[in-house]
Amino acid sequence: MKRFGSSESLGALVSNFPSKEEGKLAKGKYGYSKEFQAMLDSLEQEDIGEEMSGKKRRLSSEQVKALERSFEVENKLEPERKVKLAEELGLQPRQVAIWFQNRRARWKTKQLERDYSALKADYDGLKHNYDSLERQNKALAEKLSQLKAKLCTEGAESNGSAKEESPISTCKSSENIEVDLFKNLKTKDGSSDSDSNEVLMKEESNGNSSLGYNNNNNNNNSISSNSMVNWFQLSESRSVAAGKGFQGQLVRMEEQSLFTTDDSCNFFSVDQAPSLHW
DNA sequence: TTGTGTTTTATTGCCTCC
DNA sequence: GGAGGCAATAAAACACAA
Repeated sequence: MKRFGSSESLGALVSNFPSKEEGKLAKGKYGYSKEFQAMLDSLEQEDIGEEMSGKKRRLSSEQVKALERSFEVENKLEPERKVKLAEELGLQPRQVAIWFQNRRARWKTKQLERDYSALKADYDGLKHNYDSLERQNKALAEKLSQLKAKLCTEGAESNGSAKEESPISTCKSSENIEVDLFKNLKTKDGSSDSDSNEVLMKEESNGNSSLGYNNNNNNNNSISSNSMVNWFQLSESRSVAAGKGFQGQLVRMEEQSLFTTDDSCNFFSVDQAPSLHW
């Protein structure tokens, strides 16, 4: 344990210089006149050697400057350097050590503040980007739902007006859009279109063909009399099936665009080719 | 002038290293 | 076990608004 007796503390007090700041005071700390306060201070200085005043004295600006310079060179204090500095500045080695100790603590605090500021700046930048992407995401989702609704109404209209034109023909046209979507995704990924169609056909033949829905793009006349509601349900289930086939791309899209899971599912359930470039 | 917040000097207790 | 470092804290010195 390092402990310091009263003699060392007393020596530290004796060795202190009156600071510049002290000299600046127009009036003393007790409200006396300048001259009287100076006299009290000088008496206090003299009395230090006789009794423990218990008062702290700040280092002079010159002492602080010298200590700062030394700290700049090396923030740790070797015993030889400590003694040398103490002799040069008229301080006790213990005072020099304490000053370095406190200075290191202040430096550490400042460093933490700097680190915090840097991290906060990083966070703010990332958050800004995230918010921007989220806004884009919402706008696109809204646009897609509008297009979806539009397709539905268009299909209903064609069902009522033109009997020759089967409802499924409208479905097919929207299906083509959907296929374009998959093509685009596949092309973006570098694989062939036939692959996407293969997956698509497989999924559809497993699940949806039993419902009488033929997904062959070239032979789109085989469906008999499904209502538009059924068509829409089929379209939805087909999209889910297609979503399975493109799960890898879905994950990549999520990674790139910060899509939520729901948004991503919505994305694959609409009949429009993607035009997204994040 | 005074109350209050901040800075600086110093102490204490604990820990690690040799 | 002593020396030295660090965190927490006390207390004096200082700054400043009301």
